[in-house]
Amino acid sequence: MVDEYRSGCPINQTLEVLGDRWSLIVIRDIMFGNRRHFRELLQNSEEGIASNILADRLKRLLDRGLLTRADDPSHKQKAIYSLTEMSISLIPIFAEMGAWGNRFLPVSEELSIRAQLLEEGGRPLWQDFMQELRVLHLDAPRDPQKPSVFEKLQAAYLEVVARKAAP
Amino acid sequence: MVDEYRSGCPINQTLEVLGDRWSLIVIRDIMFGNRRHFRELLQNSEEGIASNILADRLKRLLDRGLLTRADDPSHKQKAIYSLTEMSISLIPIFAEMGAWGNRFLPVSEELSIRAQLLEEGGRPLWQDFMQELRVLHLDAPRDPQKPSVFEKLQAAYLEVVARKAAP
DNA sequence: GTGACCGGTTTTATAATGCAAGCGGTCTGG
DNA sequence: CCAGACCGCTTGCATTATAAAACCGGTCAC
Repeated sequence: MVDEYRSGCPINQTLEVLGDRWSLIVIRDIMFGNRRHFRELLQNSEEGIASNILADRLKRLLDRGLLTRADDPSHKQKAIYSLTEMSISLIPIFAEMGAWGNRFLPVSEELSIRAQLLEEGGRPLWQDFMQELRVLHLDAPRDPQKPSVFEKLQAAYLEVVARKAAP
Repeated sequence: MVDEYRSGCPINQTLEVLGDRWSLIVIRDIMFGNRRHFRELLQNSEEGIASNILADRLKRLLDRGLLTRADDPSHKQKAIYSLTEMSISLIPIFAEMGAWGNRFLPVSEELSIRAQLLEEGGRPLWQDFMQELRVLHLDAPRDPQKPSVFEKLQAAYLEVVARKAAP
């Protein structure tokens, strides 16, 4: 492989792969929002990504092995995007970024509750969540005993939303 | 404070502050390379940052509270850049990014040894290093008992460089 | 068959990045 | 006292990335 990076530093290379304003947002929505189709990612986007940017980022992430794309058997025009081991392994980075943002930036309550739970749960919870993502995205066998971390995070989020919507 | 972020999500806000190709590189060089002056950051840059980009990033990081700037008493034109608690708290993110890059990207041995030590040392080592950075950058009182993490990382790096330079 | 939906592309405008040269002041060595 | 290196930037210009909006041909449910 040709060395196409500015340097051999792992921080730098990670930044060259993920260091822009949208790549991690796309992965976050697939990961925590379970959005698997182009339109889902486009229309439910909290930050309002443009369709050409989304198309470009999906292409780049496919190229670099952070996503895979498959045809949806239920609809000839639909594509399903899935995480790979490489992107599932970003969970610790997401967790630490979430914790840092929660501490130093003016985040909103409903969008920070999941980050807070991830921080409190620590590495054991991250491992559970990663295993769950492998089931969802890589067809890994499922352990029926384990309660779903995804559902736990989702429930906590919806609970805050409901509470804030109430008079 | 006016809400100038695309959304209230902590991941998104962290990305809006640090999600470009240079901001974290600058902080990394101050943090792990102990480069405190403009020229040091410019000329020793592994990735070859341009002077206008460096000037712009330093300004942005000052604005956002990730760096402070002070006059160097030894030279009227020199400025000393220092980390803040906000940027020192990025250590876990750096550690996780380093670990991820080490695992999935074609990093070089000499530039990944520090990331490897940080990963192996885990959170206790991160805490020690953060305390050390507070001494260096925030004038926190020093514990003379503790061996220096900074020196340990630096020594490991230089050892790999020396070994690779030998015939 | 029609209207909503599918994953995108095209067009055009603006902003970020990158490179090279330069700037006025300061400090060092002789 | 003066030449030359050094100081933190700035400027000008070319290239590249991002963004908003409109649009596209095919597909699906009713």
